[in-house]
Amino acid sequence: MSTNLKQLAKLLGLSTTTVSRALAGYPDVSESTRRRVRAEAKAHGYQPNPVARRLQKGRTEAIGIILPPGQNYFNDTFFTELLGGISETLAVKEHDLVLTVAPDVENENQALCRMVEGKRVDGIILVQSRLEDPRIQYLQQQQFPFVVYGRTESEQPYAFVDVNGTQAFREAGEFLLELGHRRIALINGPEVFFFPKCCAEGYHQALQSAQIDWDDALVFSTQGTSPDNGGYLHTLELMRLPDPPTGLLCFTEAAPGVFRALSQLNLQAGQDVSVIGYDDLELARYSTPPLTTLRPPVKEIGRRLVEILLSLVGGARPEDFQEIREAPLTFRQSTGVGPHQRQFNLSGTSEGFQPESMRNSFLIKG
Amino acid sequence: MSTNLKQLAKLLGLSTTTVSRALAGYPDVSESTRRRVRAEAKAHGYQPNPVARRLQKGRTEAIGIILPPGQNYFNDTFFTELLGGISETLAVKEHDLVLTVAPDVENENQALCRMVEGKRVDGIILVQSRLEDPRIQYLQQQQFPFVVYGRTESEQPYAFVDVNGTQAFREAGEFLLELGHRRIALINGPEVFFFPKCCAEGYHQALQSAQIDWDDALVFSTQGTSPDNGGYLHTLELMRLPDPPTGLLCFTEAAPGVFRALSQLNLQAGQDVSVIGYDDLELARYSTPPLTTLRPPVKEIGRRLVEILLSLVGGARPEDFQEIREAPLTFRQSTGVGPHQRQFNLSGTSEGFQPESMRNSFLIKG
DNA sequence: CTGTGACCCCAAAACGTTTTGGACGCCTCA
DNA sequence: TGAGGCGTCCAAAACGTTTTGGGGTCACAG
Repeated sequence: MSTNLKQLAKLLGLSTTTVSRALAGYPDVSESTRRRVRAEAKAHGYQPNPVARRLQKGRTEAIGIILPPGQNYFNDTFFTELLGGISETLAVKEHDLVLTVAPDVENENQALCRMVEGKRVDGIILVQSRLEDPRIQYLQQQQFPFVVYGRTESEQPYAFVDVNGTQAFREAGEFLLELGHRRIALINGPEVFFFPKCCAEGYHQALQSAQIDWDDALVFSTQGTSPDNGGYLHTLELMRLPDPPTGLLCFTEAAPGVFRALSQLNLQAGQDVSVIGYDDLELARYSTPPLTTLRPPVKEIGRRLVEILLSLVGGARPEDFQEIREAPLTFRQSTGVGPHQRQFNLSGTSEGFQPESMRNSFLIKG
Repeated sequence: MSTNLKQLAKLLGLSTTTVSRALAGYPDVSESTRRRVRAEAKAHGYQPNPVARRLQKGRTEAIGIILPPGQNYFNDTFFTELLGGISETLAVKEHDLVLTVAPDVENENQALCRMVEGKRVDGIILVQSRLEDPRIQYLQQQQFPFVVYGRTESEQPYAFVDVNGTQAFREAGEFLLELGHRRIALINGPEVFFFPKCCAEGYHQALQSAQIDWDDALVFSTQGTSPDNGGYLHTLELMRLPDPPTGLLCFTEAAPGVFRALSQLNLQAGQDVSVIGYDDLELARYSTPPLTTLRPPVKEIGRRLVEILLSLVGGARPEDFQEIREAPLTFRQSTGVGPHQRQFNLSGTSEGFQPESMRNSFLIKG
């Protein structure tokens, strides 16, 4: 239909070689003819056929991503944010993103096979890593380039970008402690995944730093129900305790349920109970009250995943790309002073109290 | 790396032509050699290189989908559900799904151009249609195959699959009326999109059938904030009215906010106020109380979008594919009898009351 | 006058498949 | 015996690009 290289060459009275090399910027074509070629190409809206280029180059110029089936611990904006970072970066590099949804957990390797053994992509981005992840073993054994968003328990030398969940939840916990909270609960994500495990670890570290013992009654995991409903039910349960928590760390997506439970009990988030969430980007900013959250740089991570993966496709070694990002606290109105607060150096902005120890954190306007 | 056609042919002592045609099932190769070829191919795990095939066939064997940037009215499970339907069907047809996230509203056509004029896909699936949609005009003018999930106001002959939002919200409204509710509010989606407009229309029709006038005080749209927070704030506002609603129709994702507001006011969803939502698949099933919802057959729609698009790529006429699906009511516990209920023929299952008029609807267990 | 680069350009091969347009042998029927 | 048909197979072209491996021209130094 539209012009191809041969036609363009004929129109210009040049060989296809020269036209191709002119457009690709090789130095062995004179500046004047290059200009001429560029002009003609633009005039005819010429774009090289990507399929032909791929065949010649022996690359698909595409990378794959496989979405876990059914319910996942992504929320809407988190997910579009990640895909956005990936997509934007790929566009710059003139690559495509091929997406597949795994039909179910048993057959998720089937989707992987199709991409890998069907030679449909040059590399793969894996998300939602589990403690032991068979997908990683498979890709390593196939020697297929891949990068993981998240880590696993086995310390194999594969490339990954992950959020420092341990530090994030430790900081969040310490923040609550500094605010004067002593009874702090955790509503965690499903612990088949690696990330929630880190979060629990960070929570534990924070408690230890204040010589508070781990109390099983204060720790829940949203499993078997939706995060929202898990947040709701566990909060109700927590508040019925003889010695209920005054601080609450909760995982992705659980926050609305937590807020609902608190409302029902006539408790004010930010007053009676301090709540800190994890990501929930849009949700957090617009909730009532706006939610203090740990905010991983999701879009940036998406960008980085692509960069790493393309390096791997180019032959780089996976062990050189193991990166960990911080998820700083963003202070909003769902956190406030607790019963054990001693120092009264509250700076008192509408964005809440910010202890000095929070170096990694920054303030976001409503 | 892995075997290609030429090697396989040499191994078999046959020409590449014959091997290719044997595997493709042409009748001009004997059954015995076909078996031999199949066996050898399987033994070596031969899979034709898709890029080479695409070049020869002149098709990319891929279709594109462009996600609207930033916040959208999809929720997580809705979205994975749709992509799941699309992805599964494409896998069967040996095609790929190329996904792009539009960077922002201004440049969303840029992503479209890249796919269309860059010849990266054979056809495109459009989602989140607006009242007037420039993307549709562009694709029509480019004569590029596409199918839309949703409709627009301009009645051009393009292919689409949409949910009958008018009928759905009319049925939901009539259901509330039959339950004895007279003050019924609507918390609608943003009306730049076409679908919420249909929903408002259906809501209106239901009211008319009971000779109830449209009351502006009872109609809101979640715009400028998150659906969740919109649901929350508007519900608070509604319940402060001198004559507050006892029934509430709400759009995708607003339900958790609605529930939160009700909790805060010590009102029980399903008792004091009846709430009906739209889709919110996982959320609805697991919420407390479980939410009565209108459930569009999302996965099925994804499947159908692919089938239609591939037909169009094959040369079919767009005007032959304009399909509308029903979103039947699924009865759960967030709806109950209202103040004007007269007949007491409640069947009284735990899934709530189901009027006889609801033909399109069905019951889902917990 | 010849050799040596520098500069600009090109024909042909290659990527791995499918499709085109036969070729060959065998059988059947006139 | 020759024509035609059928069943099997294949060589070569094609898809549209990039890469390989030069080739020609001109200026300048030896």
